[in-house]
Amino acid sequence: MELSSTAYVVLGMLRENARTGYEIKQVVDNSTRFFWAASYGQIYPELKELAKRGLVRGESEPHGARKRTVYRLTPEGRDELRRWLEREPEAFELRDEGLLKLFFSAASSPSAAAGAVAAKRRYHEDKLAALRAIEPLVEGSDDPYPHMVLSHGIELSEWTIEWCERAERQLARKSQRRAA
Amino acid sequence: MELSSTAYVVLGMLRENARTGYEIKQVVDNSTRFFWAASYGQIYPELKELAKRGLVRGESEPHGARKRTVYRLTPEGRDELRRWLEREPEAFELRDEGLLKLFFSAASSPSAAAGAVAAKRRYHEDKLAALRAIEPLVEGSDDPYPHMVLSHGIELSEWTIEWCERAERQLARKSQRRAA
DNA sequence: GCATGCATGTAAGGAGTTACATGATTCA
DNA sequence: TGAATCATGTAACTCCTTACATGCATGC
Repeated sequence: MELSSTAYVVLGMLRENARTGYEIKQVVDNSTRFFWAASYGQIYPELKELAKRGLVRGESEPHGARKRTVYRLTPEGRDELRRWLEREPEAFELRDEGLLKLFFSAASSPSAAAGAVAAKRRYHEDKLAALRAIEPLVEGSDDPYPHMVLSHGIELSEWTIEWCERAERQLARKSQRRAA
Repeated sequence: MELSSTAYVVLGMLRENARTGYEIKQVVDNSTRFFWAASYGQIYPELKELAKRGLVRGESEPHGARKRTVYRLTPEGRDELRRWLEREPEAFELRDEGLLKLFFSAASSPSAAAGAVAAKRRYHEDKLAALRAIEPLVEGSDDPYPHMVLSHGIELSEWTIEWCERAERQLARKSQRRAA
């Protein structure tokens, strides 16, 4: 039986520190969510499944009367993570409703095309701000890889915003020519 | 009841020409699949659902003894498509297993990090070639939007390949420093 | 005659989101 | 004392992919 990519997100988040399911979700939301999200509805069942397979081990560490289970990698879990890291990545998926709307824009008006591009630009401006807010959290870490990935996200957002600006200018020229 | 984004892909693909489900799938595979894929398992049931709602109309146009149903937009379907085009796009999702592996690379070896980036570069090189092969199909069309979207895909692939090359050089320097 | 392409569908299952439910702790 | 945060979980649902099944048409 194979593990899902989300199982590896969970294993990966335990590579350095032991964490609760709740903490895993927090870390995901401040890091991988931009290219690989995960919800509680995945994380908690996945932790149980990984424990059943012996890839993680959970220990009860309550805070007062509040129940709390901290998970850590077993040696088998660490091996499984390592083997996955050495395999070729496969999944790459993109779903971009803004591009879809731009693609079909001829069925509406030029302003719909411009609106789709402007909304895409705003979306990536917000994303860029969110990514920049994260940067202090990873700078100067021993582990250089999260920062490399964050830089990818930042530069990609910047590129995308520039593309949208170019596209907006192009659409404006087009409607000028039509008006002339 | 709301329509799914995939329903709008189907409506959009009928904006100019009447098509069979099979043809819709071909067109999707040569255009939107790079940012919005669709399978037969979605397209055929979706066409029936849209027909039930009166947004498309199917007519039997057999080729010889081979059954064949050609769908076209109804006026209501065209309105629905138009209203959707004028709403703000919402969905933007990315799932990139290569970035996930790079992110966790510290749990393996520097060569795993380099391998993840190299695989990502190769993936986008292939994608770029596929997109360039499509370009002749949309150039010189009356409708400028598909070509704008295709250019986005091409330029994004080019940018991504360059990012991977930069990252590969950076990783190589890093391992040189370690060796020294 | 056979391979490829045209054409239509369904069934099963995986993956993921959202909403809901519950309750303790901490801090203002 | 009340809001925010910590913490764990499930149920229902949507969306989508994959595999399978069927059969005609066309061109080599």
